[in-house]
Amino acid sequence: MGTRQTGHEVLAAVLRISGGHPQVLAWQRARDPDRGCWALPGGRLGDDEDVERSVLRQLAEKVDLREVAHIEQLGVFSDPDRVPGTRLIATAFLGLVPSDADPLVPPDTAWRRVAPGPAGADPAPDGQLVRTARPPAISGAAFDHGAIVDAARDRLRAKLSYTNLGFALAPREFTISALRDLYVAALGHPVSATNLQRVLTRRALLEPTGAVAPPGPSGGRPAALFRFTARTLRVTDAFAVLKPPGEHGRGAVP
Amino acid sequence: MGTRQTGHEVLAAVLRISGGHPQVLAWQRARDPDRGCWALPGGRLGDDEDVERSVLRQLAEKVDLREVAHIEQLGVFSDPDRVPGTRLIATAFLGLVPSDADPLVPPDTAWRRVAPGPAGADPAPDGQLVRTARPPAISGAAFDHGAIVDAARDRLRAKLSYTNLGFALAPREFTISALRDLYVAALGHPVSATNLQRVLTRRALLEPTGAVAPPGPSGGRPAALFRFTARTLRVTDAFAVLKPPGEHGRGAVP
DNA sequence: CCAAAAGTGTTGCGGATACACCCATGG
DNA sequence: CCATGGGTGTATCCGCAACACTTTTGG
Repeated sequence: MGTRQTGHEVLAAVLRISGGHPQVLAWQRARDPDRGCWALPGGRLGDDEDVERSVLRQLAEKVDLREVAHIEQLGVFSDPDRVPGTRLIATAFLGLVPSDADPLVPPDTAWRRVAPGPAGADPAPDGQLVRTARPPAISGAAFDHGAIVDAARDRLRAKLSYTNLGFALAPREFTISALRDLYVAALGHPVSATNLQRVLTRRALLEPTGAVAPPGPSGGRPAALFRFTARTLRVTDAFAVLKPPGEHGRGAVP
Repeated sequence: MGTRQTGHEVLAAVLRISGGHPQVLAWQRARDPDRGCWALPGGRLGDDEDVERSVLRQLAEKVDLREVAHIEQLGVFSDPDRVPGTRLIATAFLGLVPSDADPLVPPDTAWRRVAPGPAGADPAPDGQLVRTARPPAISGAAFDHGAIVDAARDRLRAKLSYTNLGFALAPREFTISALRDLYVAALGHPVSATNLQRVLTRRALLEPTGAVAPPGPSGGRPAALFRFTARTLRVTDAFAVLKPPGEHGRGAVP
């Protein structure tokens, strides 16, 4: 074994919520194979970097790094024929940028709309082995990049429920209803602003800035502005069941 | 970039609960580097297989494949200096075998005890980026294999709470208290047999076989035997919060 | 004064834990 | 008949969803 030339690349599904829909950053291939299809940003792993550093380096060419609020590994895609020619093993990442970020991107690169998860479908909380058959999150993707976008969307959906990951989708400061819109778009089902505020407040993820946003053109009470208390990933609802004794209501203490 | 020779390997942290403690399958290195340290089973990725097929092939040499009840990707370990010499990128897996499985293993291979997660620590539900500093799950591990075991233990702990993953730890048929002991060892904190049975029964993961186990030497009521209704991974408690409207009590429908 | 949007109070449901109680067996 | 382990019934807690109601603005 092991005579075939093999390389390693990193690929990032960078997601953003904009216009009420999830979007992924992709560039259109100008050359065969898969000419005209949309590909995820990424590239060859360098000799002196691990995959995390590599994906950040490669993204810096497409997106202002300060705008990438969160990034995490999705998994390895390693089908021997996933790309034609030299074998390439890909480590896929999920990246998130806030909804108000609109970085300058190269001319061949654009934000492409991603279908939200079907409301009735079963969510797979991590991208692996068994993947249920359902409409792909994106069409016209190159190679196996569509599957990576599927995994990214599913991971985001799952983590929004039990972590503070919303910080990576929201602007620095926001109103509750703006935040609600982000959750609706990412989850693909209605979310009540009332209950969203309560859940996030109880978990101490949200704090008011004290300022208020001006009302819209048709009037209405001005909305208070909030911010996330932390802007790094934190698990807020570990142990869905089978909590340690005595830890009745509250989640695990960090 | 990319002139350094680079290879790809797969590594498996195969866990089992035995004697009230988690154990991992490892072999003792007879040669430098890291002579005498314990290493996870695995090896080079073949030209015509993806990482999933590869890890199963490599495990077949150590463990009877029929005994591996579940396997899933943990992530990529890619530090340029994670092993000396030729660069090796590793895809790590979590494997689980039932507690009653005791496969014949090569003479240099053994089940080594893994520390259960500290009860008060924060569980990281997936192995990635930020890993909290705490006592390692295993000592004397070769290279970065200790970090892989940490990730495997954490992944198992997290998934036991919101999936049916217990099927991969338990024998075909078992008593509730035997199952409880498995959960206690894997989670590292007390679990009530009463509540464990109720939770798993309500989720329709457990069914009685009709048979009973003979009582122990000191008597007592004979325990009923149960089995898992499914022996493939199923998410039972998706959407910890922010469920779609109308889905009040019940979990997502498959 | 009315419409519109935001935020709070309150109710009710349902899962989960905790604990008391009953059951079945060996000695 | 007593000790031991297994299983069930029941009270309570608490998070969350649903919805009514109050607050604050613009016209």
